[in-house]
Amino acid sequence: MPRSQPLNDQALEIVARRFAVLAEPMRLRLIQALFDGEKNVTELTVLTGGTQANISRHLQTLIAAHILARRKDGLQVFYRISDPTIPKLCELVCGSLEKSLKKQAGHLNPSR
Amino acid sequence: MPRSQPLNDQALEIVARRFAVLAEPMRLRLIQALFDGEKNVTELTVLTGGTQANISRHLQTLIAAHILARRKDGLQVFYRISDPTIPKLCELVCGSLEKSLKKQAGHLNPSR
DNA sequence: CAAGTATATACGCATTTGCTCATATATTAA
DNA sequence: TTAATATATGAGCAAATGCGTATATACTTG
Repeated sequence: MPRSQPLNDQALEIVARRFAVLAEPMRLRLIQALFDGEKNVTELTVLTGGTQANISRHLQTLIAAHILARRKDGLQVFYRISDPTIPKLCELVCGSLEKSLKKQAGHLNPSR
Repeated sequence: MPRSQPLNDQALEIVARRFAVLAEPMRLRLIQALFDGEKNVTELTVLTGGTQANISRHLQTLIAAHILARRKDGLQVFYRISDPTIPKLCELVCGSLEKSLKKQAGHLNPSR
């Protein structure tokens, strides 16, 4: 979000949509599972502990958002992270999460 | 999101919730409006073109997420960005948005 | 205290979204 | 072609969420 000029309505909707796609624990789990390389739907279903239908749906959502890409090989479809900003984004949020947890711990156990 | 160990369920929910808070155009507009310093509710209501009730609600959401902080001065309440990762996050998403728009433009107007 | 201003909140409604179950669509193999 | 496997999708339901209207709360001033 550039500081110079505010985003117009359409751009804001696109940015908001992008955040919305990342706003589901199951989708974050899928992204996490793909950090170390591509996996097919069955593998992802097992890894995340979801139903096949639900995992497939979330994968379509991530594809539509251009966060993942797919490669078909016979019966199987392999998914991988296609947007390089995604890992950075996740790390940024995670870092701030860790910080606030530390701060909380500090408040629970003050120095005096 | 650290690559070493996957986040547990609770951490995933917290991260997802953080993204969800950023997944509303009106809240992004508020954040944008606060990039150049604190503003009170009336100012924000005028700048964003929302109703007072709605703006107030969104501000409470952003406060609960520790993205904004508030300062009361008499009748007025001033809000400001309190989480330093927010501008970085927005820039990251915006940058990727610009890139994909350029790519799209490129496809619409190929070199040959 | 009464009136006026700034902000927050309760309520109800409409929309969106995630989930499950069942089924459809490939693709491969017999 | 038939059966089996992997993935995608349609239908319906329940929960979450955003918004407007009206009202409540807090603070200031006369």
